[in-house]
Amino acid sequence: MSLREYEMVMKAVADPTRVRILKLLEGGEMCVCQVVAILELGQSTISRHLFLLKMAGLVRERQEKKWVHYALDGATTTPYARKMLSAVKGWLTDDPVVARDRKREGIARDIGPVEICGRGMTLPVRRAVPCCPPPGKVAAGSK
Amino acid sequence: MSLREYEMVMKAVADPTRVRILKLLEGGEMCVCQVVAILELGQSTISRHLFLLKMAGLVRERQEKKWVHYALDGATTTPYARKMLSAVKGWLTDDPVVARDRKREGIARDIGPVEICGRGMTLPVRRAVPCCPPPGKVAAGSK
DNA sequence: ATTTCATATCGTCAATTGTCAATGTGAAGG
DNA sequence: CCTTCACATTGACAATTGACGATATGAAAT
Repeated sequence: MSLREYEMVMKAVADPTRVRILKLLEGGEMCVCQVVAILELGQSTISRHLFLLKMAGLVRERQEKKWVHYALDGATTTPYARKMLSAVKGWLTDDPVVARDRKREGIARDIGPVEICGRGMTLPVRRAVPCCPPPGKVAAGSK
Repeated sequence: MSLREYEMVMKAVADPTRVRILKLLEGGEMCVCQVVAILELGQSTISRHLFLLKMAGLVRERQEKKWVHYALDGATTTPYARKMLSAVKGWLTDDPVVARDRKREGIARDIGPVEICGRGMTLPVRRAVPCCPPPGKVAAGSK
């Protein structure tokens, strides 16, 4: 209700990196290493952003084994956080950056935290052509 | 629709001074000198904030004689600006800073831009006791 | 207990931001 | 014309912010 609380929530959602994280979490909870792999930013950077989102009442954390999972806090007690969470949902759906993140999110969810951490918090490259095309014929169009 | 546009609007409304300006303009259009007098910030500071709000599609300006009047842009073409304008309306109503601004807004609207500019963009002080109390009795409690 | 490993925290740096004082601008009035 | 005056713009400065690398923490596995 206070200006200070308002400022905290609005500054949290105004940062492009943080709103990208929120858009990722719309697909369900996600561990830190997955976010790092998708956004391709330093682990400390992501950790800090998640901390600010948590302070603003936008996300919650849950520890499971060695991993910490973050999720949108649907039960937040911060009124502005609740309002902005539902507002941002449905926004930015056609932004190219968010679309790219969503593609990578699919990969990250498919292979899971264990594989991602094993790869040093990176995602396998998605190739334009299938990984191992049948030998003999090269891609058509080569002169 | 783009992340860049989103960022511009959200950063505009996330600043406490700028949201205070928006709350003032909810009471109707207002000239620059009135905003300066109410918020007690430098004229260049207010001018800059109004420029950023205009860039974000949140306010429009209208020149009349020597004065420039700003108002919430109800017909904005920026989707996020429209959404945030209606969202912020009704927010922060019980914040003490916003309440104080609203009091000063009343004074500023009463006396108008001409008087305010004549006073060097300041508001007359609102006294706790009537301006000219009946002589003889000093305020009670003095020893 | 010791090591490992996912995450958090800290220190540093460059970029951005909010503020003010000084100056520029352009319309209205003399 | 020349001034005046409301507002815009610019430059300087301090404070904040977002990024990274390095290091600390703490739970799990050995």
